[in-house]
Amino acid sequence: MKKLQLLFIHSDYMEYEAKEKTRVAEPISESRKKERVEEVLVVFIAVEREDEKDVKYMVEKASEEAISVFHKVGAERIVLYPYAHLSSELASPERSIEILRGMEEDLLSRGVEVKRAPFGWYKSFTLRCKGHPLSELSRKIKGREGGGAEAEEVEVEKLSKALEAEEKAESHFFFMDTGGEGGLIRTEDFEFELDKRDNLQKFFVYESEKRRAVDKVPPHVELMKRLEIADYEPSSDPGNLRFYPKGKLIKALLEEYVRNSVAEYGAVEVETPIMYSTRHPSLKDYLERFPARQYSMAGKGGKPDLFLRFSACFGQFLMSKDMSISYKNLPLKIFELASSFRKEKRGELVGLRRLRKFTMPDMHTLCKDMGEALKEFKKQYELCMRVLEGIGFFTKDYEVAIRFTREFYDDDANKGFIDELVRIAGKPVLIEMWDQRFFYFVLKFEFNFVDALGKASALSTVQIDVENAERYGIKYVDANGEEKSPIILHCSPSGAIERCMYALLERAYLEKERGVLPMLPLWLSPTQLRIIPVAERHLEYIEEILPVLNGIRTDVDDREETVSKKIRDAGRDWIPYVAVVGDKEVEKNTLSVTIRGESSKSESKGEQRQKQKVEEMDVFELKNRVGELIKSKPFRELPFSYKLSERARFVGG
RNA sequence: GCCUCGGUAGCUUAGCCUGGAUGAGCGGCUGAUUUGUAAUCAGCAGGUCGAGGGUUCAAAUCCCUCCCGGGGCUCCA
Repeated sequence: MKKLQLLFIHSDYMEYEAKEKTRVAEPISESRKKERVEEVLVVFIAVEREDEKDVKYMVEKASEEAISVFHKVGAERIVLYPYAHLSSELASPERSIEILRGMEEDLLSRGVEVKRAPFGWYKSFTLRCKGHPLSELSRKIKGREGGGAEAEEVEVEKLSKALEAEEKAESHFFFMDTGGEGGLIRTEDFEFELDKRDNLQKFFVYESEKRRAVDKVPPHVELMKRLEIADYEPSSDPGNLRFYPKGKLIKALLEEYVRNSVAEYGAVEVETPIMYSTRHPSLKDYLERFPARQYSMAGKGGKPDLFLRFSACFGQFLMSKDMSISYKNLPLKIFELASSFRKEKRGELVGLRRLRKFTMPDMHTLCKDMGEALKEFKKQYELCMRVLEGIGFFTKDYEVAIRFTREFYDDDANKGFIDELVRIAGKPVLIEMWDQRFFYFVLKFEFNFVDALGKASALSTVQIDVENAERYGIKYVDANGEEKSPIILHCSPSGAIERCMYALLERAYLEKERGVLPMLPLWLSPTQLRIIPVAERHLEYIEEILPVLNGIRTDVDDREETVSKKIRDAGRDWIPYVAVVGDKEVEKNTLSVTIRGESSKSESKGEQRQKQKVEEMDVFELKNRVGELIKSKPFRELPFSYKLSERARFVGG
């Protein structure tokens, strides 16, 4: 089978000059010996081994690849540069020249300006690489097995693409289902549920790339502004948002909820610094592996000296290293609600989904050995499910990914463990298996939310870390008095708080598309109950019943507007309970309560109205009903005046 | 970071292609209306047209640079 090695360098310019012939030199005219080409995509090429039948195919594929990179980086011309050093198994010179010439012709015929450096000459060259992230790329083109029939071409092409992707990632995707025996199901053998939107499929597509282009602002971005939750802050670094009172309230409630959940689970809460010295030896190691994403601050002499943490790992590891820990203390769980900073690339930032400053619940668990680590892993897997459920996400709302190294899965004892995780999920799961361990972990899972645009992002995650205890010198003393390195679990039970908010908003949008009235979970709704007086004279009655509703975020629309207008505004604010008070209610000592969660929306061209579920009840009944639904969740008072007339707007429209 | 699309009043936007005094709706303010389940009526105020530079007699409009946002690529400890 023939292969083609390609190395692309997007350059400001390239100059080359043919100096001396080798044995295999192609004859060339004097004018082709020396060239200078500007704004160029340089394609270094080595053709490997030999298969005469496949020349045409190889030329075509290689040209396609070159064209695709050419357009992607926006180069103006192409230089084809034979570069034998890319391979140790070169094809014959004849075949190589044939392919190079073929590519030259092919590219010319597609209207690209092409120069081909002479084959078989010793050449001098200079080029200046542009140095943007895509300016250096390499590709391998594989020939068809045996150079077979044309009919197979499509199939083969797909396969070679898949192979290529795998080679790059050095990992393999599978699915696993709940049906007992389970085992790994190859992705091509797996049947997605055909009904409804299959998020697992979307998630897999997202993970294995091939995304469709969407030219739409993500729904949650508009919602976060319109609902006065959060907004961009142009005067800060991108990805550092401002949160309005409603957003701050929701965020604070979520934080409190997650904090309570891990405390109940047995974690101790700590607080560690948000910035660290780049000179610390353990941190240095880490940083060198991931240099690009730090917010760093200049120290003496203008050199970066401090960096902002991108997770709570450092602080907690450094703390753990100084502790004295007995095996009796294990598993030891340390938790922090950590403001974290990652200088993500500009183009990766979106609304509340991906930020440069975000709030990460981060729990680390020190375990005495792998057995204990696995036991904890499973418990935390279940903890994560419970926490998400409390926030309002059920298994139908997220997709489970379990990832591990081949080595981990080769151990038969671990196979059953993975099966058990799938069984707990109760639905098919995406599996990724790495050929080697590239990071510090051998096993991790995430719960991924798939949004309205088909993009997936991780909420909860747990990872088993086999590397950092040693790196940071974290030790415990075992029953024999010997010092040992623990295994560390990293767990974020909910994922970033902002990301939970993003997911809640995106989900509400998706629900709306399905004809359901969008809303936030009751305990997170900034206003849980709005009371609307029909006329000013009803305000007195409202003031009388208000104290009963203590413990429920209740506000009163005392503005001089029509009842219709107030109802509409309450709807636009997604308020779960809206109570109207007029003469009738005052007389009967009741409230007419519209319950959003039980009302329905009617789509279509303005003709039909939504069906509102209105119930008449007295204030105690209402109080009990709402109170019952929120009693197990954190509560905060309204973050502004209960009278709408006194409230300032944070955003217009 | 690269490619690409966009930025006009607090918000949503018309005008831009084809250069010739920024127009509207919502919101705000004032007045009238005291209202029964998805927008009451009228009036008023509100704009260095993202910033800077250039072309032109003349720039929101054409060109360049930068900033901010969306999408794609890439990446995600």
